[in-house]
Amino acid sequence: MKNATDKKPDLSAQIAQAIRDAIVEGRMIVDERLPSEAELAEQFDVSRPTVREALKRLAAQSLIRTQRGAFGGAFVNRLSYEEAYGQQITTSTLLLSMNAVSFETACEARYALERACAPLAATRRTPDHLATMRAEIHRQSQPGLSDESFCASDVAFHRALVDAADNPVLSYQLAGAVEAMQPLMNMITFTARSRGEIVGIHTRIADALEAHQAARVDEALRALEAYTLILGQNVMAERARKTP
Amino acid sequence: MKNATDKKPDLSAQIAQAIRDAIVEGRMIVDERLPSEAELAEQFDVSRPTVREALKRLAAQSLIRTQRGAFGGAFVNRLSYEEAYGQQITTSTLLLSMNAVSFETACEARYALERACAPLAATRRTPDHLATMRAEIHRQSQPGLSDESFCASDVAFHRALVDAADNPVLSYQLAGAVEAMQPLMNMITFTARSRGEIVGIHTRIADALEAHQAARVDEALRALEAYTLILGQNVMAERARKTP
DNA sequence: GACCTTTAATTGTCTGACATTCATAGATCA
DNA sequence: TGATCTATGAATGTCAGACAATTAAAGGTC
Repeated sequence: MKNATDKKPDLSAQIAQAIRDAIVEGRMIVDERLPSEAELAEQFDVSRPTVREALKRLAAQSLIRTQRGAFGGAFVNRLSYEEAYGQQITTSTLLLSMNAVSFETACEARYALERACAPLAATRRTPDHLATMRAEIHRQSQPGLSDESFCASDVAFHRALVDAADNPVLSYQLAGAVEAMQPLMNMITFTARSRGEIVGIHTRIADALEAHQAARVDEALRALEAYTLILGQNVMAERARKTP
Repeated sequence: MKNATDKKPDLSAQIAQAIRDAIVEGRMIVDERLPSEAELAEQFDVSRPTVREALKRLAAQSLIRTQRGAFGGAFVNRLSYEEAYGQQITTSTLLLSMNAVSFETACEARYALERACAPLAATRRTPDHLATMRAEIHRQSQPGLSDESFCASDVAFHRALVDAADNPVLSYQLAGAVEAMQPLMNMITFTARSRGEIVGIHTRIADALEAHQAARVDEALRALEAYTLILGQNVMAERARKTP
């Protein structure tokens, strides 16, 4: 009889897990070179293609990087914030698109997290952050802008807000929440009127940050959440009407 | 001359990216079967091992699952919250351990995010959540508990707090932040006195949630952050003293 | 001393084969 | 008929061996 403990994952998965454990538990340190594929094959008593499949699994998680040529090989990779962002964003985006997460739920999560940054951002924002935000606000006011570009600019604005909190861990966590919303936001058709409304709130946020007034930032974010929610619900209602 | 646009990633990486795009952009839907490895090899004009390496990359990100036997193959996987948690946690943990993130930064991020859940949790907490939290508080009060078990219980308590916000997207995002802190927390030796202090604050949090008082939850979380920070700094100071 | 060439190690890729798994279809038997 | 057993074939999993491409370092040439 087969029970749950009988599970026999692929050899390549087992080997990947063994190496992953070694890395996570600190038995292999950053930039340390793994044995060559041939050596690993011998150690684990499998063929080279199997080892390679294991290494590709790890490479997909940015746990290792490989280098060809003499003195090349696979090295434990220092997971950079950039790489982590990327992973975070694809995972979050797929999670949202595949699990029928409602617009309301995603919106609520995103703005709750963003408000968590507000007090820190109000304290630590630099002129640089403010300049970025003002520039994005200006772009958002251009009349000829496509909906897609408007959304992209919106994301850039909010990333600047998050980055203003000057906490890389927060930025990393928030990247997923903000970017994953984009596909949902892209479904919205922004009228001139709604764009004006959003630009207005963005300006309030930038002003409040400039004045170091955390409470006003919080307030503006709540207004933006409420307004975004209405826009999203209109889209959903429209959709439901078309495909009953 | 080679410039940045000349980059030629591995064939397996290219193929993985092509399939990943198809999934992310919705051209392949959940549970849809990919062509067989032999067919993919023909389509992309590469050998089967190369295709397999690409598929393993995708499997490592939980984007596909494979099934052996007749009518088996690779299928687009519905990314579950469980799988996403797992990825999130390993990535966050590695990010923190590999990038010399200070205790202060990690702590600040974690509690900022957790406070973001507080208002929602205060509104939506169920008796179930409260029961879990009380149970963990009780466990934390046991005298014989090891530091590791105390930490594990601490994590369980905070997960219950996060889950009480009843927003799966928030839970997912927070899982990384809370769990990734554990290796850092594990370095702390909890004295009977500090445990008592923490249990006290946990009790305040549970009480405030029970009374639906968001402001008091927020306040208790701030107290907990301040206290955790002190404990962490003591550890760091001790360490610095030992290895000057 | 600067530049070129060889060399060896290592990853990337291909070919072909065999092992293993498993749903279905067909064969067997009560 | 109906149930059970047994091929069958399609697919993934694994292996072995080979060659191509890349690259750092050693050695040779001017």
